[in-house]
Amino acid sequence: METWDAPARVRALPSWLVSQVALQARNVVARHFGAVGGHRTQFTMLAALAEFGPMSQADLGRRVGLDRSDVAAAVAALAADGLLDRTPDPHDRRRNVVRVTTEGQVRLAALDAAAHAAQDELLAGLSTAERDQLAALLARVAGV
Amino acid sequence: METWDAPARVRALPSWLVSQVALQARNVVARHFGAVGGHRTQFTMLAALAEFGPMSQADLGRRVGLDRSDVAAAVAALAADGLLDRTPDPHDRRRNVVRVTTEGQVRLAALDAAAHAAQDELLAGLSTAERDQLAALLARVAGV
DNA sequence: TACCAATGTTGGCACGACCAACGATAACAG
DNA sequence: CTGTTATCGTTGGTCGTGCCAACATTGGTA
Repeated sequence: METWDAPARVRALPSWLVSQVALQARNVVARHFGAVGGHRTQFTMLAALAEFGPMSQADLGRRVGLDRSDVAAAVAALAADGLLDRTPDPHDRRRNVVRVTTEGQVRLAALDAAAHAAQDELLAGLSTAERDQLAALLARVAGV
Repeated sequence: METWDAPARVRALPSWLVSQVALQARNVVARHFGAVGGHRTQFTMLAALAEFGPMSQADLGRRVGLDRSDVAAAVAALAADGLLDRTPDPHDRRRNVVRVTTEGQVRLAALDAAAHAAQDELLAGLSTAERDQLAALLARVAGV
């Protein structure tokens, strides 16, 4: 599976480079998460709930940058696995209040470890200082 | 459309940051390319053919990192628009030799300009030195 | 009250990456 | 030369992800 050199005009584009790296990241992260039986969205959602406490699905979506519809599906799957708890909000009956269960916290810890392992594999060619540089630059471009 | 802070555990992951930036890049580039009537794959393929000369579809796919099937579809579309020329290889009748037409070169120039404009918009918050740093780091991670 | 906004949910669309299979052709081993 | 393997272009499909539309329900507000 020998890969050749891309054209110089393409190789020089940050947008192309970042897409290539994102693709690699997608695969590496998916592999590490799959090893512990999970997905990217699961991790981000569980992390948000663990850090900010219970919230509605809409708020959860805004936190992690997911559409309401995708949140609904993911929450349903996670609730079916007992990783989080979804109950109607008594103060606002439009909303569901979502909270992490104990099992969910266990899964989150596993996903967190997998995520860090994935970063190590993805950034294997970079020193610690360079990884920090890259993360800082990306964060600025991302507006985070 | 107020966006909130993502969880710290997620925000600290380079894989997440790079995906966010890649998403932004996708949208910005698509908008700029759409303004001149083109797509990302068109640009990469035309650039490869312009830089390395005529080649088979399979070679083209290896150059730009596209599957043979996707190359076939993209080449058909570009040939229909007269941007490239696809003829059977007399030396190897399995292959199609693909070459850029004059119209294709014009389109490539327009796409090139659009691509650079997109980079400027995407990396507006970074200095020239920082853009070079980012590109260099991404290139090392991408293995290019 | 009447109107507008937000929520959860279902269903769908678009795009990109990827894979499987096929017929045709080439390259190679015996 | 013959049989096997490999490559090519092509069609068709799968999967993940981001996004939008619509709907009924509920809350907030003029």
